[in-house]
Amino acid sequence: MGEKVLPRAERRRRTEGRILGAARALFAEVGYERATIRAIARSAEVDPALVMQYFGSKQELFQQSVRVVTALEPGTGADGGAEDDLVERLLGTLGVKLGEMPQGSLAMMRSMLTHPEAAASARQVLGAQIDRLTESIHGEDARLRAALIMTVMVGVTVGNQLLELDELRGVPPEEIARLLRPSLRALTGPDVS
Amino acid sequence: MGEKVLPRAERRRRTEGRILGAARALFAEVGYERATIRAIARSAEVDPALVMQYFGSKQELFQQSVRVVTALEPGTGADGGAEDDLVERLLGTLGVKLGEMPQGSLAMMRSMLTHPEAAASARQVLGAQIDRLTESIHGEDARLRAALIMTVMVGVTVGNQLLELDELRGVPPEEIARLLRPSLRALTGPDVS
DNA sequence: ACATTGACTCAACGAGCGTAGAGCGAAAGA
DNA sequence: TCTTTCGCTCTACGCTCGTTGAGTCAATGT
Repeated sequence: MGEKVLPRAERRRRTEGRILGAARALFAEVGYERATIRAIARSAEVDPALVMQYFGSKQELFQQSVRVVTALEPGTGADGGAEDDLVERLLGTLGVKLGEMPQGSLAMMRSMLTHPEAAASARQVLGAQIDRLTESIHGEDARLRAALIMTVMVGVTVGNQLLELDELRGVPPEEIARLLRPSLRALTGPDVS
Repeated sequence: MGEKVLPRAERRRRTEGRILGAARALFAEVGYERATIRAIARSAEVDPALVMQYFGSKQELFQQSVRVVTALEPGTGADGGAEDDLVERLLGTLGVKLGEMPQGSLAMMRSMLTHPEAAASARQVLGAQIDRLTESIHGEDARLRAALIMTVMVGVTVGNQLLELDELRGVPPEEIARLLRPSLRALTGPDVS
């Protein structure tokens, strides 16, 4: 049958990857507390002890699982300039998020209200985003506006991905983006880069 | 000294109230999982078994703790009409919320991403709000707009009360209301009651 | 061929949890 | 005053959790 005999190193890497994948999925689905090492191990078809051996502790496994894609990345380098607008970039990442959000981010957001470590991560990520946004806004209450913009993004993402509100299920991201655009523009202030 | 001897019924009601208060506070602070019956009992200066005796189970205690003030209430009946505008009512409840949000609501929100029961409550409360909002909007995508408005409110509340973002700490509610006003207006659509 | 490494499992621990039942002692009713 | 009620505590059960250390066995290095 297709069962190849793999070299040790390769086999190890795959097992570790399977564990990390299972961890991310479970953390994202039920949060830190309810995601048990035992359940993660079962999902990865591995002994619970192995999880500890590879990742040290549940806490460290969680940190590894929450290596977040930063979102609102500096763009694709020197692109054609079609995505220069700040609001459009925000709406773009939101469109991506609502469709296929990385499980690491979901894991972080799912636990950010109840797990101190996840809360710290969330504050750090959001803080970094706010910093970047503030530079692009440079108005009167630039920093506060930036913070409010991020809270709006968080709210929409929470409603969609985590609470799964009926009213937002199955709504195409561009539809949401369209309705949200004026609101975000109102927050960025009159002039943006 | 001030130590009065209270009648049985009164004494019982007070103890029950103390337990419920401690439960609300702890649930609001650390969420369902991390708030243990033992800790709640300790905070209420009572034996853990008494909590069970009065409330049946941790789950029921949580449900009792989460008797939510509905927020965005139908107004103070036949008032002077000074608060007729929809957006202003939203901003008003938000102003109240950011200052002194009821612990029951906080408890619900804190756990809504990780505790199924809390999630159900949150969906129900938000759904009811969305229903009411939808009536007041009656435009094209009225329901979707209403849902987005609520996600914005949730986002701001989460950022303020639960994540406690530095950028929003100590900012007077009316300041936030002022910056948020145009955004909400953009979501309600051109005409509102 | 033999020794060694290392991926992986087994069995068990101590701790903390929600919860149950018996019991105590003061207030309430006769 | 005697009996009953009942607010409240004590003790302990059973369970699940994260975590550990010893052990197994096939792949590896010589």
